[in-house]
Amino acid sequence: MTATTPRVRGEYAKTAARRQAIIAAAVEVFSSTGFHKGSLRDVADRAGLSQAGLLHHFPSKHHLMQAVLTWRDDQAQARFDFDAGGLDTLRALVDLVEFNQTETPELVELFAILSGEATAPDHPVHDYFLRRYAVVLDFVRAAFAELAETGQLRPGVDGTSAARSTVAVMDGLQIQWLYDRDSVDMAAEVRRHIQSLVTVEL
Amino acid sequence: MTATTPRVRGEYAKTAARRQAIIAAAVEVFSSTGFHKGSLRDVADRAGLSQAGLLHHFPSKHHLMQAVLTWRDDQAQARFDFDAGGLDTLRALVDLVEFNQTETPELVELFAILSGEATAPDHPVHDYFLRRYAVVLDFVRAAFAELAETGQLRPGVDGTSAARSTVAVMDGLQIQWLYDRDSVDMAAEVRRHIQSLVTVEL
DNA sequence: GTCTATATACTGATAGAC
DNA sequence: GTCTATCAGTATATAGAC
Repeated sequence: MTATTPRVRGEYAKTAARRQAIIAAAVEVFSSTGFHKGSLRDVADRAGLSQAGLLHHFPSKHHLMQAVLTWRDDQAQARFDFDAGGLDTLRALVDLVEFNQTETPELVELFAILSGEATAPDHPVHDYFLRRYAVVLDFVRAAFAELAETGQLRPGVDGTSAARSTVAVMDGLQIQWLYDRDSVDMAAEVRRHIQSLVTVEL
Repeated sequence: MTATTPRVRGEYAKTAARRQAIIAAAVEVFSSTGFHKGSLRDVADRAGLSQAGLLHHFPSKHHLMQAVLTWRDDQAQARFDFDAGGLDTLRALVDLVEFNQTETPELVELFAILSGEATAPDHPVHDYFLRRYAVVLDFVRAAFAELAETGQLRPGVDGTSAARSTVAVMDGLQIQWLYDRDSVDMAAEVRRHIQSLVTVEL
């Protein structure tokens, strides 16, 4: 009986629910303090079990952190249409920013803090973010490249550069938003930025 | 005898040098691990004195962190011409990015990590970053506003929005650069971004 | 699967000699 | 001004009962 055994019914349903509750608690803790400062005891308390009990499900703090990131990736992949292509990809990107701001503000916090913390080469999830940025940048770059082929890219705009600045605007705005949530509309700003790079209406 | 007593000669020169060495060591430590994970013992070791000895100069970890930020602000103020005005302000901004990337990469790390960590309202330097972003954003906004008066702003561009996106690009690029230093030219990207907002040659 | 108890290590800060 | 010694707190992780 592995982890791929059906989880909705049977003796593993409770375990799966437990794991999910722990991950949710971990998001709460790590999003407000980062990985280093966040404690397993705090996570365990919020999940309603002891710290040793938590370590039965995730053998180490590092494993828990990885589980959180994997869970979040699965969530994003289910919601976001990565295969839209060209302009629709960029529209979906703006929608994602809007969704994150209104529906999952804790995950915005989590990634804002972790992406900074994990720049240190020996950080437990450094490699995750290294790969993540490579993938995201290449993905956005491909979208701009598609637009270039159909002449929808503003003259003089380079695809790689456009991808870099677009991702940078998204990340930078998250920081500003976390310091002053009422006066920053992340989606609107990202939309404006992308609009300044293309010739067609977003 | 206060801290404003001449430091170059006399019995206070050594103390000032000691404090400076400690601050330099603190930049090293906090820039690679952040405030929470960075330890006073590590800082003390690098500065060549005991942990208790360090606490004679800075009564707490929080005080040391504040001293680092204040020192950095003084440095920046001495180098950066804040009163240039209009287009020259924006040019100085690009120069600053270039300078930081080539001359003070550790401070880029420090601010990238801390600006994320300190989004938590109870972080020791949360208020510092809150105020810092308010000041910087208003400063850049004023520069764009000056350009608007002389018709040097691209039609449809709002000063506040331009300031937000410009600062966001700067912050976001720092993260990307820290993950892949060889393939990101921060100054060039910032210049490109600002150029897309104004009608005159930067 | 969950618990209590604990091992081990490290933290920031203090006390007091010199 | 700097040190050694130490305190009290917290951390992750493990051992073993149930």
